[in-house]
Amino acid sequence: MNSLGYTLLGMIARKPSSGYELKRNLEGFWHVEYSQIYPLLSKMEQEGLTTYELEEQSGNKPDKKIYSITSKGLTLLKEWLPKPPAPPVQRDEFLAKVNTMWLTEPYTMKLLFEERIAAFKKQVAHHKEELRVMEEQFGDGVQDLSSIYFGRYMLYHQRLRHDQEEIAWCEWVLSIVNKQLSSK
Amino acid sequence: MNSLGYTLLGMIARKPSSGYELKRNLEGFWHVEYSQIYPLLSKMEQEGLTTYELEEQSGNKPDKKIYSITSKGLTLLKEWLPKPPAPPVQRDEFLAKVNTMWLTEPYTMKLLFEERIAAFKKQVAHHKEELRVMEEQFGDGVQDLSSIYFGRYMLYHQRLRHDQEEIAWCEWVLSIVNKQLSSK
DNA sequence: CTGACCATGTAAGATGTTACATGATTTA
DNA sequence: TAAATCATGTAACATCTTACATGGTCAG
Repeated sequence: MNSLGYTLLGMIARKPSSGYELKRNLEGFWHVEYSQIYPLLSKMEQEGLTTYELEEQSGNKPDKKIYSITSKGLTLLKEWLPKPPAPPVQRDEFLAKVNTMWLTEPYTMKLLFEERIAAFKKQVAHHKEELRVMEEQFGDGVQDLSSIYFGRYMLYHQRLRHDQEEIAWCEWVLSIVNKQLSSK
Repeated sequence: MNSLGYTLLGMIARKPSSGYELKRNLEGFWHVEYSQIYPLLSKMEQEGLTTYELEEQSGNKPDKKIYSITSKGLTLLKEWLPKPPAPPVQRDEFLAKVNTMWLTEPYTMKLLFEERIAAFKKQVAHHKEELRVMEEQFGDGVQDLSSIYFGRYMLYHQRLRHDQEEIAWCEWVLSIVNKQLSSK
């Protein structure tokens, strides 16, 4: 089993969900495509880590498969938790462009930075919304160590801080660029 | 060509380098293995984007291949720069564990957070060292938009800020955990 | 009336990791 | 004396992305 498998298993453990839902709830902290989720879910089901119930859909949509964790899955998940996590993977094409920015016009880079800021502002809004939803649903309970949503709550705080930091950095770079352009 | 190819090309454009060197200079912002670098470098060379010169090594080390960019490579690189970058990829197993932390002992999570802090402190030191080296080599010039190292300098500032933010977040979570554990 | 949302999935291809091979020199 | 550094590479495997298929409902 790989990290994604455990990640999905962890979300299923908290709340039985469909593949579609899982992807939505991963948004903001783990990027994944459906074509990766669905085969993995069915593999985990075959290995007895989960079971599913079909939920009929209106219209011609395929039935939802609502996966739940089994005791075997839960055991595996608990074994995984204390193990030292793999180092974070980061690949960000924007940073590669920043690294090479001397080859292009300052104006081109300014545009890229501005688009970056806009994209991160959207993410900040998304994270705030996630936090708001959790606060609304669970009240001050989310901030309780014993809450099953405590981890998720902390996680979105992390995303929020990082994305705000990214915006601040972009604005800092832009201010340097602007200062030097105007003093020429 | 993919993002990694352009990333390598950008570094080669600034300074002719070997695969080994490239990996070292990517550290901190783009994780890659040699087994990915070497085939890609030779592919780019075959496509005429780079050329290389052999540099003899002492001992029984294989000769260094010092790659330089060609005008064809430079043209391609300049076309890539203004295009909207692919969204950043992030997959961080630690975050997946945080998300599932309700399934484990607070003590287990405390350990994971403490190890996380230690790992990020090392990275902070690495970034500061990178920044120091650039400042030493180029003086105030690195902070000049016209410097070919300006982008790299900004990049390491970004890494520094993010890693410091991560440490601050971890400490914040730990403080909440400790508060609730002691008040029980 | 165009695109986003809902919902699952397969197939092909691109990308990334791990294991292996070589082996002297330096650092802890 | 064990491990890290230097230096390039191949092979096998795992993971991830893109393109395709289906098709009704809802919002702008």
